[in-house]
Amino acid sequence: MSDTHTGVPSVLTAPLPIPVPTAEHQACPVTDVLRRAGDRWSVLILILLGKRSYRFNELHRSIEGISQRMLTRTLRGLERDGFVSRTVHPSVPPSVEYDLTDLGRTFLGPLSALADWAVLHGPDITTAREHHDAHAANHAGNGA
Amino acid sequence: MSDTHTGVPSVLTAPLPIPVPTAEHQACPVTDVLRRAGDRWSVLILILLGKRSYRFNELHRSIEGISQRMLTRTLRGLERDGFVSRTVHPSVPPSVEYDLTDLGRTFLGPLSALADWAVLHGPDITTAREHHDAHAANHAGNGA
DNA sequence: CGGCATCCCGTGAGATACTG
DNA sequence: CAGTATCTCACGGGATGCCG
Repeated sequence: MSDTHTGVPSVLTAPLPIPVPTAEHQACPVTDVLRRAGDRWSVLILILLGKRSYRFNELHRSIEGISQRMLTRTLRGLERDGFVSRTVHPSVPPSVEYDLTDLGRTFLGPLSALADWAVLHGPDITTAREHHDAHAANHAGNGA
Repeated sequence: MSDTHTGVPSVLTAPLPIPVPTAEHQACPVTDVLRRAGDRWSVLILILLGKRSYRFNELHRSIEGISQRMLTRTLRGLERDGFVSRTVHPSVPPSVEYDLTDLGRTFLGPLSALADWAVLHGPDITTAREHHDAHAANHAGNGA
């Protein structure tokens, strides 16, 4: 326990190795990955592919709520960043298989940590939110 | 080591405790938290507040690239969800102090895990990206 | 100092239709 | 089956200006 409360050593708790990307776009890998995880579908897809291989329409049906446009775009993004691999089987009709790469697999670790935290503290957030909203309503609606 | 490669037990590796939010909005706490972490400024602010208390304009200057609009909005969001606390000192001129709550502090743990992963594998992603883009350029630019 | 209101633009993301 | 293309809307997020 040197400079933090949790005792967890990390790039985040270092003096300030992340210079807080002063410029327009971030070249910061952390922000980069965070955005990835933050987008609506990537994580869902990674979770499914973590279990087994999927074909395009199989993913489409499994997620159900995603448009094929977003499925394609998200898969392309994940493929580009090396999280998933795309294998085309030249059959008729064509079939395309998506898998997690090794990189994608290692990503499930830290992702799980965050997911577990979310599940554990989700109620706390909900409570805080209701609490806050209640106060806000008081301050806005009426002082009586 | 039952159903996963990493051996990391998690809600993500369970049979499928997250029913993949079929509906429009997600009530899923995981997605919720992920979005939080994914937005551009929240994490930066949490990191700074993890070190010490900050006043509004102090944060504004420290991040520098953020508009006061977004700073306000992000702080309100974090406050609403119970990550940060806002303390008004009724002085003239007024001063407002922002701190991390206990909840916010515990969040730094899993966040660090993800940040460390990002720093560690950032190069891999960059490489994969360049590799992918190079191929894409070949396939698009010319067939000759 | 610490905000909130307004305007404005770029992108995220869904719906739909068409192709190889 | 596995996509691509277009249209559209909603939201994130920056700039500016005003108020307590």
